[in-house]
Amino acid sequence: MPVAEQPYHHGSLRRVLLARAESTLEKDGVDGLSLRQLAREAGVSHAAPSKHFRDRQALLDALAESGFLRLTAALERAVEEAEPHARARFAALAGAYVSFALAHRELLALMYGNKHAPGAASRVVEAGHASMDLTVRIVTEAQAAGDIGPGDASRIALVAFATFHGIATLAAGGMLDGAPVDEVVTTASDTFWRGLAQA
Amino acid sequence: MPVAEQPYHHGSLRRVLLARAESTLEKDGVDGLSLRQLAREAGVSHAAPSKHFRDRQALLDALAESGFLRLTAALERAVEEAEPHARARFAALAGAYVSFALAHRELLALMYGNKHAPGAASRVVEAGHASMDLTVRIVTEAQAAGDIGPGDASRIALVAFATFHGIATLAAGGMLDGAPVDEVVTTASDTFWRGLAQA
DNA sequence: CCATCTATGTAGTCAATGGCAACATTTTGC
DNA sequence: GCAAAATGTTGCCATTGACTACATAGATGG
Repeated sequence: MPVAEQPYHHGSLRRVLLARAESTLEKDGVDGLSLRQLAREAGVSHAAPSKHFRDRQALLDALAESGFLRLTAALERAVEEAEPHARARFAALAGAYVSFALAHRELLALMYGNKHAPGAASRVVEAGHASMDLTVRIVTEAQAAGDIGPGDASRIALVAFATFHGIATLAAGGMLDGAPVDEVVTTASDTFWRGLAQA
Repeated sequence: MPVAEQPYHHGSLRRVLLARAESTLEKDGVDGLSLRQLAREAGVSHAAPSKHFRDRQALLDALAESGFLRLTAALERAVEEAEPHARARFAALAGAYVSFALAHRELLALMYGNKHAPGAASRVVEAGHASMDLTVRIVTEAQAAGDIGPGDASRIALVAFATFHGIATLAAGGMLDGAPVDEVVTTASDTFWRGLAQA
């Protein structure tokens, strides 16, 4: 009797499912994601995924949460690599956000899609806040340095964050009407910052 | 023999399907939309909808297009009812956009979801441009009146539009962290306008 | 006025899917 | 060691979108 070619237990099914799911998501969209297809690709039975994800939505929620974690990481990296001025960091943040969004369009739609399961919703929202907190930090620093006027930092950051997100969404939907994304981002960043500086 | 209770031809199936689809969409989300269920509700056979919509995606595309048309109408109404100053109109536009978005969350996601069929995509994008054109008009008027500085009006309008959309998305996703939507919209509108005035 | 062509609707079928239940095999922890 | 929990499998079912063949109504034009 040869050794079992496939051990009864996969060993890292959850991880593999999430990974394949993410690549399929970007390739075929959220509608192209099938638990059974993922199971086939992972070489397990069609019901195996249910041991790791209560249902399809739970998988999507997990993807969304992971997406926010990675977005936060990407934003942090961009900020660290930028010139150490609030203004430059702010622009870097905007660029990184839009860049991430365009590289993970479907994932982003999932992250902001307000159809998470009751329990998962809070986890996803919380993960999203982590991304936002980074923006708050930069705004606070800019205020401390006197680069921009006073005002509720979290409110300001929220609006900035929303602006980045809006541009990313429009860009992803091909509604930029031919305008280069970078230029739009720059326009937004410049205008907004001017408005803040004068507050 | 009594008269046919149900005439063989429905008479306005397409219209009814779209209407029911829209209400179901907001109630159960896009995943809760089933062609067969719609057919049942309309009292026709399960294959009848296919005579009006090539496939499920075609129905979603039609909904998205109709959504942009109605969004445009809502924005136009808001602008007309606002005080006849560019500043007030701009704020009214922002408010109306977010208001529409919150009242039609699922529809909005559909409108900006970049998974329209090849043929329908252009129609949807075109419908979206109509909404944006309104913003361009207001920006142009403001520039003519000297309220804000010069600059590519369509670029500026694009950024403004994106900002409104971003706030709406965050609000719909419950990521406003308790901040009242109106206040966030006001902050955005004020800051952005200040930035423009100083350009 | 009627023949026919087209639009619209019906019935039947198929494969894929998500979800559930019953059962099997490891792994863990006491 | 052994019981219990985790993890995986098989079988099943209802629903769904899509397709084909067919039925009926309405429009068009000779």
